[in-house]
Amino acid sequence: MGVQEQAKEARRQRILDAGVAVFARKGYRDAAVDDIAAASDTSKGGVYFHFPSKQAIFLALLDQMGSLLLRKVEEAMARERDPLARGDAALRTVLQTFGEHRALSRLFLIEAVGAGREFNSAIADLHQRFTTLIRRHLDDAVARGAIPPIDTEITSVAWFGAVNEVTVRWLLTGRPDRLEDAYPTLRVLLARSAGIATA
Amino acid sequence: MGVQEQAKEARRQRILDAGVAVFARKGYRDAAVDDIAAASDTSKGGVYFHFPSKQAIFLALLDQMGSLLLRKVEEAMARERDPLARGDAALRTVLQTFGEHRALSRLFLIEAVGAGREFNSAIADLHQRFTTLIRRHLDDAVARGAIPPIDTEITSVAWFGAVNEVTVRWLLTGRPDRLEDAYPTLRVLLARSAGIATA
Amino acid sequence: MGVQEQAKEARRQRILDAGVAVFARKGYRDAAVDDIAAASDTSKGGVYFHFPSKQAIFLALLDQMGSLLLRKVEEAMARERDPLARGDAALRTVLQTFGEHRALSRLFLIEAVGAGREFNSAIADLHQRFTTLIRRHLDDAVARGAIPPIDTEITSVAWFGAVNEVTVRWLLTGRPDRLEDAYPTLRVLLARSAGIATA
Amino acid sequence: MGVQEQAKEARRQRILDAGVAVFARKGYRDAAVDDIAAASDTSKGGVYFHFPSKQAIFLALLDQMGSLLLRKVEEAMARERDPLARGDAALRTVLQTFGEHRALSRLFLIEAVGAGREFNSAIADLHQRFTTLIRRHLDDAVARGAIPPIDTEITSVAWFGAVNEVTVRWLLTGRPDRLEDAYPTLRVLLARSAGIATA
DNA sequence: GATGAATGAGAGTTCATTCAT
DNA sequence: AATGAATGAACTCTCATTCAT
Repeated sequence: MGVQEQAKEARRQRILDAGVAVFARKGYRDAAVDDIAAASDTSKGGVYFHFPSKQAIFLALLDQMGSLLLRKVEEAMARERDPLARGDAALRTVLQTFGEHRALSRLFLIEAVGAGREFNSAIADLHQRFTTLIRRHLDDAVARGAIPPIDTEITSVAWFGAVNEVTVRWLLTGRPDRLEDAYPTLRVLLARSAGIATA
Repeated sequence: MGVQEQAKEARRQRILDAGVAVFARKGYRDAAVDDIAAASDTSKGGVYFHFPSKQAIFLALLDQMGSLLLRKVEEAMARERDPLARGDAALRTVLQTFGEHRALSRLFLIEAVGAGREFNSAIADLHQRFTTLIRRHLDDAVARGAIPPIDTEITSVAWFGAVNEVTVRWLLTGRPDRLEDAYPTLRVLLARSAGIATA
Repeated sequence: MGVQEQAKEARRQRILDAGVAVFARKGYRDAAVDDIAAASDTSKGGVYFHFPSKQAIFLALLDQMGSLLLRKVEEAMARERDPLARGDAALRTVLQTFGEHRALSRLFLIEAVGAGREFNSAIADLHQRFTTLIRRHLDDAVARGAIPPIDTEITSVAWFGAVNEVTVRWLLTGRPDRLEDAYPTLRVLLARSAGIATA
Repeated sequence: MGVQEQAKEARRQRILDAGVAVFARKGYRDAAVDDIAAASDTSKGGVYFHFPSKQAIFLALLDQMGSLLLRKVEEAMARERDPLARGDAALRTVLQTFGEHRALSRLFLIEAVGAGREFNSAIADLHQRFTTLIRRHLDDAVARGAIPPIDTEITSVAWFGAVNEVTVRWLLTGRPDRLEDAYPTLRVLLARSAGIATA
């Protein structure tokens, strides 16, 4: 990548970063392309040079941020060997990341949902990426005999929903004070639901 | 109530009904007041005679539908005596109701969330009404010794989220075919998470 | 006039009274027929029973109030014999009346002017009624030899304008404190302009 | 100023010019932004790019036109040395300018007044700019002993009103045929009112 | 005569997108 | 590559007027 392309890539990223901030602050619909342009120190034309539409920015954001979070979770899981510990690591990582990045959480869990019909399949994909991760983990645990057989398809969705809602509530009401405070309870809850006896 | 007032009330309700349909189909932002007027066989001015703003229609809808669902659930629970059976009844009612009223589900679980900052507190309220119901039920079960002590605050939110997400997935991807098909798995999942041994 | 017609007339007058207040407060355009209905303790339909349109209310008001003021001025003038004293009486009456009835002044001198093209001829008439009064008085004074010959057409308009503007300024800026405080200066000004030596 | 900025400025001015025409023809309230856009060969969005609101256009117009007229008058006065001649020059300039620019006169003296509460302070300012000019001139004349002491505050307002009303009448009734025909009479009137003996 | 629900034509304003420079 | 002026479709909300009751 030449210095030229690096600069181009840098500006693209600056626009995405501005997007996170602006979309999280104003919501998808109320965010104006002008806002993003201003926040990324570019012009409206500049934004449209790098992205074909406002929608594309949001979609790119969803994709990039989703991948980032997913990678983070996978790395955390890879550091553990025991299935139970892996699940704990995943949960902790998600709560930590969301807890530290309010804007990102908002984008993912609130703004994305109601952004409009056009995003429905993107949201479905995003959610699926996470549920699939959970599901594979559960399948693996079942295969290893760590947990009893279970409908992993529904279970993974329910788990995702549980964490999701706790985070949404934190975003909307500010409770619990620190999102990570929900970790101990959630941990037990999920484990038990999978049939793991917890002390 | 005179025949005049009845007619007035009827039209108001027709507007609300149209609102459910239109908001569910197009989403809050993309729904035009003109659409609602047309769908309720009224004029734009007519809509504004009954509601001060588009936002007010949505809010009224959230409130009315929320109360309706809540009442339905409470009635179903009242028919049972055993805490476990009560929980089952509640879960079944919710899945059935959402399963039978796609538009309503969409409104509640998708459109409402991302409708915009202005609705955040309304959503928080709505979610809270349901989580509070769950929580009271859990508190009761704990008090009766039906389940071991537990953080009912977080648990109720997680339960709500689990059901929520299963429904959202059904709305977005069409799986499972019938929402109620998720009942057996969810039932076991929630029961276990509360520490109830299931066969 | 039967008791029935009296009641009808009374309501009509109540609507006009409300009109003065509402038009003066909000201006012609921003005043809603609903406002007038509310202020006159009637319904919208009631207003339309008595007047064919919003415009008609305003026009009726202009006519009625104009006649009232004109009559007041003529009565005050009739009480004096000397041309100079008559002029003084007229000026004093106008300043007093406007000074005591802010709403009426506003209506006449501000709202009426920019109410819209439709009112142009009505305004022209209104202004003419006053200038004609002044002019006849001036013509009389000239005929009597009380003042030297003069172009009474333009002079009457200028006099009207002078008083008008002093009042408008009072309405817009609150100066002078009491409108009647302008009387001594205006009196001398007008008298001198007509060629009357003042001490 | 680059060619780009020149074009921008040109369009801005074209919008203002269109504003004078449209506001004068239809009045402030009945003038649609679309009308101004069409008259300035722009789009509605174009108008809003240059001005934040319809109100802002009107205000800009009031300011610009007011300054223009004021400058014209001041230049005409500067060409004379004698206080009396200066006053004459000012009066002549005003009558000439208004007489030649019907639209501008209408805007200033009719539409501006009743445009709505929001403009009251702007109108007050506008009127004040002119009365202050007159007043300074009168104060100067008094200081020089050209005219006897006088309440220049009220006098300046009255003078302004006199000229104002003569112009308004010309606009509304078409009399006198040419506005400047009022000059000789007004000249004598104002001079006399200030205590200047005229032949 | 009175009421107030209903109508519907507009109005101002916003903003994603385009494109000449 | 970048800029920002220009476009125009859309939208929410207002309100004079009508008319069934």
